Amino acid sequence: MINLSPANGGSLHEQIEAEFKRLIIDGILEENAQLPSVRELSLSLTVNPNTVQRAYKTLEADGFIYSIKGKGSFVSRLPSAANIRLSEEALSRLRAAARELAFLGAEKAALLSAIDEAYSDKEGNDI
Amino acid sequence: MINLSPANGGSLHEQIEAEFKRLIIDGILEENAQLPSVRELSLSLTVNPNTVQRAYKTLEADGFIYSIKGKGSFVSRLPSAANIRLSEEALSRLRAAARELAFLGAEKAALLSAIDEAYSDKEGNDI
Amino acid sequence: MINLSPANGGSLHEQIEAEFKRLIIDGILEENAQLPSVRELSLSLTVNPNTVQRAYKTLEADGFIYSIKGKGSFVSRLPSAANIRLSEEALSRLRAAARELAFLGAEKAALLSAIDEAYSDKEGNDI
Amino acid sequence: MINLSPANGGSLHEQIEAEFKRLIIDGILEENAQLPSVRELSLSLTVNPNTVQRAYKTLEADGFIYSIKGKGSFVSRLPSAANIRLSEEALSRLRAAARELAFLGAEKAALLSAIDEAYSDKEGNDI
DNA sequence: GTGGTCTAGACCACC
DNA sequence: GTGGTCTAGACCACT
Repeated sequence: MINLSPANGGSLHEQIEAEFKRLIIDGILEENAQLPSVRELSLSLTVNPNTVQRAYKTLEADGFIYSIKGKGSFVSRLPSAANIRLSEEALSRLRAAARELAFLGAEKAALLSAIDEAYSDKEGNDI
Repeated sequence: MINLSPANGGSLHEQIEAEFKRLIIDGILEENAQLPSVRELSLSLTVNPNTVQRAYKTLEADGFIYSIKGKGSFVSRLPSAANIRLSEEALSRLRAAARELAFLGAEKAALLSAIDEAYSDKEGNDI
Repeated sequence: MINLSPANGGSLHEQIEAEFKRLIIDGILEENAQLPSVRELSLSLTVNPNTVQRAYKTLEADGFIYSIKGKGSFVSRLPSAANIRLSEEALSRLRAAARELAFLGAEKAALLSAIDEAYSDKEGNDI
Repeated sequence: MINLSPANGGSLHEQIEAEFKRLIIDGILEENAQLPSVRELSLSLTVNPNTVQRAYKTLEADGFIYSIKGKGSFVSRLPSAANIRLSEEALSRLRAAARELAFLGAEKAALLSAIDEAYSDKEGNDI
């Protein structure tokens, strides 16, 4: 379900976090779905349990999952109102990337199709 | 001209690099404009000269500036043809931001206008 | 494994970089093989850790190795697709050497056999 | 006759040296032809006279030119017997570049045509 | 213990 | 004075 690779860049906990974000955003993990336990995932990824724990903590802080002691971690109902900050950050990142691409001479169509892609993926999963 | 703050995220040399990238992309620093000397900038930012040097080296490797021993560092002629790695990195960042925004419920029109803005700014600077 | 000598020309970090490039290109260091740690190598070469680190960083930027914090540095899967800059630099070096040899009266056959050799070595390593 | 540009890489005296090597190798400057005087060239390149002087010194040491006090600098008869060392160095550089290109996946034909080019240029100038 | 960042201070090459 | 390299030594993040 999750792939870790040095080529993806970033530390292990960042990659785990990004992978779950992706799975949730793409609708593969639905609302209230249970995530693998820390111990289980750490074994299957051959990674230190602390590393998984840290990723789960960050996902919880960002509102993507919630944890119940003794039961496990689950996908939150999303998008939640708490994500305005995240939206602004993401839009700012998008603007910076767009300006850089414009500067480097990339074709505008490439950016537009990237955005179309992001939104059509979403549509598809919503149905 | 340049502001460093832990809030911006990233290490010092990354922040310096990002700031100059921005100044060059936005056309504030024009072709062949001279950058502050390593020592000068390190003093004004109260940062070690090596930290500034490292940022300049990266900018040079990425084709944004060129350095001449004994003379100084200057803005390159741009766009630096065929910097495929940089373009791919930027496009990948844009895709990630777009998917996140789509998930968080942002309106597609907002993203499209951000891109229009980036490209119309570019036109403006070209004139 | 690695020899530094002022006779080789270039700065220390360039020599370290060139030596590892050679070891990787010649297939002596295979994919995912672990390089000596920064500290270890710096001790055995009686060189500052920063100097080794710089060489490793450049090798990573050029796609020859990848580094994982807390684990070590390893040989990348190769050839690193589409490193156009490196290829152009190498081709330009080859052209310069060929022109100089032509001028100095070297026999063309000698150059051709050098190239045959380079490509037959490659076949050998692929098997 | 000579172009200096930061894009060529290397320090100024190295560029001047490389340019004259090229002019001599390509037969544009023939045997015993007189080079511009140090002062004259330093003015036309808007470069410090010491920089030109240094390039001429290196060219003389490598056997490409000879200087007569009070008269000027002139192209040597070439290739001279003293250039065996240079040939070996050049062949070694060519081998290294070829192996790197083979490793990076460049097509062998590209290298062969680069060599053909170097030798056909020479033929042409000899006629 | 590993890689990554930063400071402090020195020396060199170049102009 | 400018960029480039190197040493020495410290601290942090990650595993």
